[in-house]
Amino acid sequence: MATARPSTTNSRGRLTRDRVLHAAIAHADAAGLEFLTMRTLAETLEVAPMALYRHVSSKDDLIDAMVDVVFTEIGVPGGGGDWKTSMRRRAVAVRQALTRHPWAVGLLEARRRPGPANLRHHDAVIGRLRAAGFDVIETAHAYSLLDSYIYGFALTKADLPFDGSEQAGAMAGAMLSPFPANEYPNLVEFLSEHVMTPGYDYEAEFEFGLDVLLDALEQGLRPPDRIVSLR
Amino acid sequence: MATARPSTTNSRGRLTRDRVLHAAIAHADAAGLEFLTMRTLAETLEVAPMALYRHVSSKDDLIDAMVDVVFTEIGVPGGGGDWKTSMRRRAVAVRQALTRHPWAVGLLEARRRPGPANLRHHDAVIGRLRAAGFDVIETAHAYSLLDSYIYGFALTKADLPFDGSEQAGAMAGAMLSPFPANEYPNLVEFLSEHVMTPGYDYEAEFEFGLDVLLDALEQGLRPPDRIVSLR
DNA sequence: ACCTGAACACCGTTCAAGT
DNA sequence: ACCTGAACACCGTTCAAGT
Repeated sequence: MATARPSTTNSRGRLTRDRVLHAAIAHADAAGLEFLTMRTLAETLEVAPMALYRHVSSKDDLIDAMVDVVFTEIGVPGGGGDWKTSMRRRAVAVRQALTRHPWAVGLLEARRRPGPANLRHHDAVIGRLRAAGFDVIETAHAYSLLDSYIYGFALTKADLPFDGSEQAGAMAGAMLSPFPANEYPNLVEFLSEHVMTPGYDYEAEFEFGLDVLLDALEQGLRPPDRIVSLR
Repeated sequence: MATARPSTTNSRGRLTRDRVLHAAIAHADAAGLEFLTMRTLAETLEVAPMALYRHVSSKDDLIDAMVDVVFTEIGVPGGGGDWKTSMRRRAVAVRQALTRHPWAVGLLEARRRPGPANLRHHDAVIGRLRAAGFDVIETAHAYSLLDSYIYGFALTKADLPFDGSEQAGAMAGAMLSPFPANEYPNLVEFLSEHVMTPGYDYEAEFEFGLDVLLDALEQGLRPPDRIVSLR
């Protein structure tokens, strides 16, 4: 009682930028970005829509800020270990953040005005590769390859219309039902013999592909890891 | 005069689904998907907005159909040559389609009701890999890896806020200007020594990474190409 | 059969006003 | 200083009507 704000219109005290941001992220996580409107957001915060504009200058600004919160969650790759384990950890961290926040796929790299956490992240990844002996061009190769894979996997995963293999079957059936049977024999075989299999776990594909990439980078680019002392 | 339709309200004769589709794609190509509205589309076709609904049942249905047009453009991988060249050609075809239609990135795999061209494409790619000796699991690995890369590259590329290296410089400057100098030394070095270099061509990165992937698949998975006779 | 116009339930956001 | 309410210029789409 002593610490609670005396009496404001909305239930949880004064509106702050942080409350707006985290309510927006929670809403996008739960309902998807297309259902995040300034009006519904205001409703969940129990304020008038226009109250939000004291803390964000526009919906676009809001989304910019949401994206930077995601980059804050991702953090920067730790300095310990060789570049490969460092890049692997970083890739998994991005993947996990995108699993928590599927709406952020396609937005992390899209914003015209990247926030500080975004820039800090990219700066750290580039720095880590350079410190391991990658020259500028090799860094570009490695970064492009890894990020394309990570974002692309998240994209196809986010778009994948099913979660588990039970739903996969129904979904695949619904997808194919408007078409003549045996029109797409290879697709049907693939879905029935793999995707609809009980043990199927698309998420496991991510780390498989990631290791293929890291191994390929190790072989094709500069082989030896130089000094590893990023403190 | 003889072949022209006598007198309808809009300039180019009767409205057809094809005209709606291609006008929509042209508009999205030129202005971006967020500027494609049923109302502006109707305007360019010189009809009332509601006239469109005779040919598409909703905006979502319109976008579904647009996506399938893109898959029609992509086509199916040709049967000739080994799987590697076949998959390479296919990847480049997808890349080119996404260059022409950047709005389609993130939509190609997203639609709940994939169209016939979409399914035919996937069926053909899976069939090509299976015919080359990939088992179902290896096919899943290869497909996931390649598609993640292709879509991810398109995503980061589409989001890249600059086209050539001249604009890159201005853009990078604008991105970093709100922050203290030397806050992101690695990023600054990377941008100034690589991205802002005259010869810089991010598009070339695509085929570099693609070949890394194809080589890795060749080594890591089933080595020999089996019989190649997909007629 | 094909197209139109008015209307409805939404958006993001501006502006003037409240406390 | 912080929040509200009415209003504006948009959306996609329903419905009844025109020819």
